[in-house]
Amino acid sequence: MFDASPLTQARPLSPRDGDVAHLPALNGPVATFSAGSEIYAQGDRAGTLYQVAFGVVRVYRLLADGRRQICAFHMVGDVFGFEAGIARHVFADAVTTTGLRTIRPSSDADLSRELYRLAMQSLGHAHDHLLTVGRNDAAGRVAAFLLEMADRQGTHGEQTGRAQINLPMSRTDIADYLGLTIETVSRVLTRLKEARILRLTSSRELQVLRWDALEDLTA
Amino acid sequence: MFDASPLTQARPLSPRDGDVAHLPALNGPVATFSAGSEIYAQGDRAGTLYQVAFGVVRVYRLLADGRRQICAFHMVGDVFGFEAGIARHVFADAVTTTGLRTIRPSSDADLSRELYRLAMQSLGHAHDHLLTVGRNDAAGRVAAFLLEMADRQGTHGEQTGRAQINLPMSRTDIADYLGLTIETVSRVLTRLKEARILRLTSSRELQVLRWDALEDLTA
DNA sequence: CGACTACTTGAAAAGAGTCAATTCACGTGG
DNA sequence: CCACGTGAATTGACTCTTTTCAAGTAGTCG
Repeated sequence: MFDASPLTQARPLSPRDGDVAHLPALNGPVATFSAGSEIYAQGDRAGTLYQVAFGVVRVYRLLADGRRQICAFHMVGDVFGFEAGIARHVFADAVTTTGLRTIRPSSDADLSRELYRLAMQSLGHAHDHLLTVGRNDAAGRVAAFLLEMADRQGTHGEQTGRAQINLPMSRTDIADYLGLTIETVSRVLTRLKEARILRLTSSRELQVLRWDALEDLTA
Repeated sequence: MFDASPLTQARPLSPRDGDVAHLPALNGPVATFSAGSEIYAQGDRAGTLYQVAFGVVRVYRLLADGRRQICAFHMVGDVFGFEAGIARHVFADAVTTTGLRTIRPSSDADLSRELYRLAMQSLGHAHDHLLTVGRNDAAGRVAAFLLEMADRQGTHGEQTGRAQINLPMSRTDIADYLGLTIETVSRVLTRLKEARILRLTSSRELQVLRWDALEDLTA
């Protein structure tokens, strides 16, 4: 046991828990995907892994009627594309113009260990996200999302001046990530603005005025 | 592409996609856990994996105020305990009296491949479950849960006579798995009974009368 | 038989979704 | 340079689902 209390709430796994700088793919060629273009689809043959060189990727599942659940957004450094079987169970496409390096899992032992660790991080993120979606109300989910984005942009906790968060994705993407509607996401952001917890610089950019208030919402 | 349409809805990964009969742990000693007893806690040192010999295990995360999100139920044959880092991020305990074999990840290449595959199956399940919780209403979630349980008990689709499903876990467990309250779970089951989609044999046992109706609810 | 826990049911309240109407930002063409 | 058109985001009014709170019932174990 590292933790005194079994009730301790763990913060979501920070994406930078995983330093992937030493992955061999870093030297490989970068393929560019324009915003909205498909990287792979459900049903495609699995196997290839990708590392984000720049841009943002969304990984999601679809229901027959078009409802979508985004499982994760992947940003610079992230590795994604892990699958259990021979076929993809999810879709992946570029949110913004995105550069990807491909990784072909080799038999190299160290690399495998590293990839295994990264895959387990994906699992950890999925569990965190499940908690967010399953056990928070709309405000809590949006707050959790903003904290995650801040974490990934390294701006979390910056009390001094620029606590700017950039949202590369649309409200629809955010809603589909959080299991909400775009209207609800929009309303929550407006309420957070009115409560002086956020300042909405533009629709895709905002400042956090009170981190503690955001964290309280995810309680 | 194996699939014609990118909009095809994939059924949740069946747990028996993964035949784990050849895992070496199958010959190891079985440790018994009584109902409700802890297998590991958040913060514990990670590393050990477990395979269920008999019984049921729940893996979950807790919030500070006691809210709980069950990530998965593990049944006979399932392997669980995968973690990204040195410490556990989730709790695991026995739902019923449960027997577990421990697996210590070795350097054995084939075993590692197999474990990697099982870990990725956990990831796949997490994604499926996220879709269920994020994009279905109460009835849809309960239906998805029942279909999952039926799948795991091999009773899915048995039109003939015994389409019996056993629920080893309490309503509270089901609610915490689906992100609902126990009252809502109970009400949905009652409605499904009144709609002659289910027959409630007892509070922990039921028969499915119309599989198609259940599947429609998860649409 | 009585006490405890799990489950069910009901009524009221809160939260999120739906539908519809603007507003806003941005790129195009006159 | 400005008017226009397009798609994204916001806002409002209303509906409906789910939660909450409060009883009540059923099963189980001593």
